[in-house]
Amino acid sequence: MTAPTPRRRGRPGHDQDAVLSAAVRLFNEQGYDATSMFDIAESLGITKSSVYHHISGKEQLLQMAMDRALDGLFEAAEDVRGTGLPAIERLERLIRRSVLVLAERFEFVTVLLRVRGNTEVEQHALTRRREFDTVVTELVKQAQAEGGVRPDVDPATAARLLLGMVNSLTEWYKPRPGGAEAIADAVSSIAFEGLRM
Amino acid sequence: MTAPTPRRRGRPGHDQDAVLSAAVRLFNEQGYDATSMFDIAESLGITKSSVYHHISGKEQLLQMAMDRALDGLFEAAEDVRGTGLPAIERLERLIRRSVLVLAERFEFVTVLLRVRGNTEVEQHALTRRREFDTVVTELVKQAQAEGGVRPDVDPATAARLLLGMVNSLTEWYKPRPGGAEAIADAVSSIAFEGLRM
DNA sequence: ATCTCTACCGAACGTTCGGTCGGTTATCAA
DNA sequence: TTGATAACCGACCGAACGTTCGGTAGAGAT
Repeated sequence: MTAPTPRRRGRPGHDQDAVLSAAVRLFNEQGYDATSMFDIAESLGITKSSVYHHISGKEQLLQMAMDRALDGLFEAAEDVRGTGLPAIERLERLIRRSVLVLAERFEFVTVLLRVRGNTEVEQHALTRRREFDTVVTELVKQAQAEGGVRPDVDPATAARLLLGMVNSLTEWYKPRPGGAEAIADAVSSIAFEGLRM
Repeated sequence: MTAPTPRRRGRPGHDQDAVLSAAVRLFNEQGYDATSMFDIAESLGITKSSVYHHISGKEQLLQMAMDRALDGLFEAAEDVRGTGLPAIERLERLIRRSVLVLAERFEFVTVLLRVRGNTEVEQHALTRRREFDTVVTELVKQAQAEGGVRPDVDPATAARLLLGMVNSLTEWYKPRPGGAEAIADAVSSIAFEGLRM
C-alpha cells in the first residue's frame, strides 16, 4: 500500500532526509544554537562524523529547513493570486492556506520563525519572509479599497496581527487529524467576524 | 527636572541595571545562546571579568529579564480581576493592557517569549507563562457563558490566538509615542469586532 | 571473487565559551 | 591621609563546539 521502497545500493542506513528530520526536531526542542552535531548524531544512533557524510555542515540543515517552509508559503500565495476573487476573499483564503501550510510543514516553519538573521543564510530567509508579509499587506490594502475591510485599521498593522495569529501556531499546535481545518476556521472566524457576539 | 542622581560611593562606572540592559539588547539582536559574555562586556566598554562583578552569571541576566516581563503581565491580570466588569470587558481590557505591558517592557518580554525551556530557570518562566495563558482562557470561557463571546470557538484556541496577536508585537513593534495605544486599538478592533465590514 | 557504492567510525584539530582568581584603580567619607 | 567601597583588568582554565581526515563495514552488481 505504501510507496514501493526503491532498492538502494551500498550499506543500508540513514539518508539526508533522515538527518534533516532529526535535526529539525531537535532544533525545535532546544533551539538551533543549543543543538550540537553530537545531539543530532546521537538521536540517529550514529557518530558525529557520520553525519557529515550526508550534509556539508550545520548551517545547511538550517537552510534546507527554512526553504521547505518558505516554498510552501509562496506556493500558497501564488495559488491564491491566480483566482479572480475579490481581495477580501483572496486575503481570507491566503490566511487559511497559511494555517494549513504551517500545520503540514509544522517543524520547518517553526525553525523559520525563530531565526534572528545572525548569518547570511538567516538574513536571506528573513528577506523572503518580509516579502511574504508584503503580499499580505497589499491584499489588506486592496480589500480596503474595494470596501471589503474596515478602513480604520492600518493595512501593515493588520497584516502583521493576522500573521501573528497564524504564526503563533508554532507555539502550541499539536498535529491532529482535521485539527488544522478547525484552527483555520477559528482564525478566520475571529479575524474577519470578530469574537464579540 | 530628572530624578536626582543619588551620589554613589566607590569608583564610578556601570551598575547591575546597565549590564542587564546591555545584555537584554544583545539577547534580542542575536539570541541568548549566540550572545557571549564578551559581547556584553564589549558593548559596555569593559572586560568580561568585570561583568562578573555585577552579576553571578549569564543565566541570572536571563532570569532577571524574564521576571520583569512576567511581573508586568501578572500585575495587569491582577488589576483587571479587581474590576467587577462583565467577563468580555475584562477580557478586552486585559488584552489591551497586555499590549501596553509588551510595549513598555518590550525588550524584557521579547526575551521571555523566546525561551524554549532548556534549563530549570527557563522552565519556571514557561510555567508562569502558561499560568497567564490559563487566566485568559478562563476569561474567554466565562465571557462565553455570559453570552458576550460567540460560542462556536474553543476558549483555549481563542485565548492562544489572541495572545498570538499580542505577542507578535515582539517581532515588529517599534517604540513610538502613542504607538502602543494605536496598536491596542487595532488588536481590540480586529479581535472583537472583526476585520470584515 | 571482485568492484563499486553508500554508510559509518575513532581520533584529533583549532576555536570559542562561561567562569575564576588575584591584583589594581578611582571615588567618597572620616 | 587613611580606610572603605565599588568598578575594573589580565591571565588563565576546563569543557564543549563544528569540522576534518584516513580508514572500515556491509550491501548490490558484475
